[in-house]
Amino acid sequence: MKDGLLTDRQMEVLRYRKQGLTQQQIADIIATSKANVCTIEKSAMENIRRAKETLDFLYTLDSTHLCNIPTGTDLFDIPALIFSEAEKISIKVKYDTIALINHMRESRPKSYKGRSLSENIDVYITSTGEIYFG
Amino acid sequence: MKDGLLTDRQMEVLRYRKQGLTQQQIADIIATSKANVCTIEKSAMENIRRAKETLDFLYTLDSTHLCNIPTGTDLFDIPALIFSEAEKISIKVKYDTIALINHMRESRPKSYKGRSLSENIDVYITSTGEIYFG
DNA sequence: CAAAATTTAAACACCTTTCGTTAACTTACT
DNA sequence: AGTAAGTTAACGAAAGGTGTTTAAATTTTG
Repeated sequence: MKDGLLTDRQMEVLRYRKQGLTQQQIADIIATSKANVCTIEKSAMENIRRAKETLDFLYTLDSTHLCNIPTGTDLFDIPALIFSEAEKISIKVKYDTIALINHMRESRPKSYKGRSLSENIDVYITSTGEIYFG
Repeated sequence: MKDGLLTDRQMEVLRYRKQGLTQQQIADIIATSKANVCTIEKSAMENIRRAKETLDFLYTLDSTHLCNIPTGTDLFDIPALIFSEAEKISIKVKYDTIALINHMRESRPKSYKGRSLSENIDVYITSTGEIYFG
């Protein structure tokens, strides 16, 4: 059994960064170049991105694709879209309108600007009415 | 940029498994041996475990180690332990007794048998009183 | 029990990741 | 223009992951 995705080096750098140190300061502490600190930090971020994406896949395994919401859609129009699609396949959504908007805001905080969607989003639903944004 | 941790092969096997197929049936479909399907599935599970562990590390980055709960502790004794430790460092826990037990059950479903902890657990807390089990 | 299903171990070829170096480059700010 | 922070590219060496096979062992199920 092995640990998570991050190497000791990567965790070390992330910890120092969390404390607010610059790459140069960290480089001095761990005795290497700032360029190397940069690449270590970057690959740590890449590993974290992949970990998230991996767990997202598990959600879509349990669920079926419900619909796609195109760029530019008004955030407040999304619940109605989802309710209507879910009704077509006879699944009752677990969230009401407001909870759905909150769920959306929390799970995809970077996917909109103001009230407008800034990227395409796929919506998935489980048989129990749980909603995921892919 | 690459996708998640899972290879195409691994996702393929997981999808078929979700449909209830046996390893032999999958082996026939994807034209390989059942032993290979087994290893692929197993390494997929390992990758998922690592993805989870990686994201858990991010939580502990924000938080400080609160206490350790030893094997054998009664589940119902845990909240009192946590409240008492949190009080020592003047942080108000975000959960009440019942919510804490539920939180524990949900985030570490395999860490206890009946009411007894089956392994050591480290408890982490953030400044806002959020609790994580490491 | 016997058959079917699943797991494990060892070994191999191939490919990717990681850490490290050096040097050049972009920002942002004064 | 000068300084500090961060990023990027090219490259090498060491380490680790993946898909396979084969064969043996174990668990589940009828």
